[in-house]
Amino acid sequence: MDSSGIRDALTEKGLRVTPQRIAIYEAILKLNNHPTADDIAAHIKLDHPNIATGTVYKVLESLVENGLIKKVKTEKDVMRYDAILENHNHLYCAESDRIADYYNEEINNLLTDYFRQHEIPDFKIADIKLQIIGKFLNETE
Amino acid sequence: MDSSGIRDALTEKGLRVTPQRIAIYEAILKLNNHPTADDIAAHIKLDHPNIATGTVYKVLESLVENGLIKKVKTEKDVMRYDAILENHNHLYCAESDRIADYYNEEINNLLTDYFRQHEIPDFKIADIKLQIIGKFLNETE
DNA sequence: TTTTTATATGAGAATAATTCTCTTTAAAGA
DNA sequence: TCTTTAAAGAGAATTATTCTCATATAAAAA
Repeated sequence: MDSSGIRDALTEKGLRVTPQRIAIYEAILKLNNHPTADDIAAHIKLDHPNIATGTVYKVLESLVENGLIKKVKTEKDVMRYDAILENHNHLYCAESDRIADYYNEEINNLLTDYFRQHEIPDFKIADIKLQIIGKFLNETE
Repeated sequence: MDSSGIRDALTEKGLRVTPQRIAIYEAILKLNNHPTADDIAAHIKLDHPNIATGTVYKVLESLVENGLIKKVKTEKDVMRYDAILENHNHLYCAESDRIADYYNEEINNLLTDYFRQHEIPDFKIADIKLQIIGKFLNETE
């Protein structure tokens, strides 16, 4: 997504288009290992030296609320952010704290079908997340 | 598990048996909605008024490290703890912040088999967690 | 274009969970 | 019982995040 796509996305959600919002959204798209708020702040401070930390958090919150990005949680107590909205799961390595996206429609369908056929009593499923924890081999990053 | 079972479990892991560790372990077993460190501290402060918060965290950490309990992460930024080691998944309701255990061997086997047959390149799976997010109906708690 | 107004930002204090440091205590083995 | 060493207590420190409020600015209205 380019800068004008970002503007459009913000406008469409009824959010004011501000340089900070554009910069933060761009940063999430660019920084690909599911950045933390801090990663994002550090990255955009090059172009926006005066951006306040609180602004970063507030913008992230409103982007999440408006479904433009997602929050990703790890074992650590820091939230991370993901601009990919397409249904996908995560591979997570606790050792390196690296998160990789894992696309596999088959497993999504398998789970969706399974729970369509086996409803859970007194519980309405909104989302199913599969977190695959392990270790990356042949680290190339 | 009773008090002597806890003593045995600690000894078996090479951990010293202290009143604080017993109290904390007992608290996790007793408080069943996946308590936070704070829940646990509040609960045991009745019997152990002088327990330090840091001790609670340190004990929880060593219990987790020794595989006696597990850490559970929710959407919120507080860690919660679970004394159930048996392979199970969690039902989580963001609205009420309630976590319920979900036992279903079938789904565990389904996932295990699936990933045995479909290995992920360059990634060694250690654990697969399924987090089922939604809403509890007929709240009875 | 200028004015208006509601919303967003900046700055920094406040909060909350967790960790750390250092001294004292006590569990477990000799 | 004595000794050793891990564990606990106290409270400061750290870290991520939220909050407050004055100022700035995007977008709508004139």
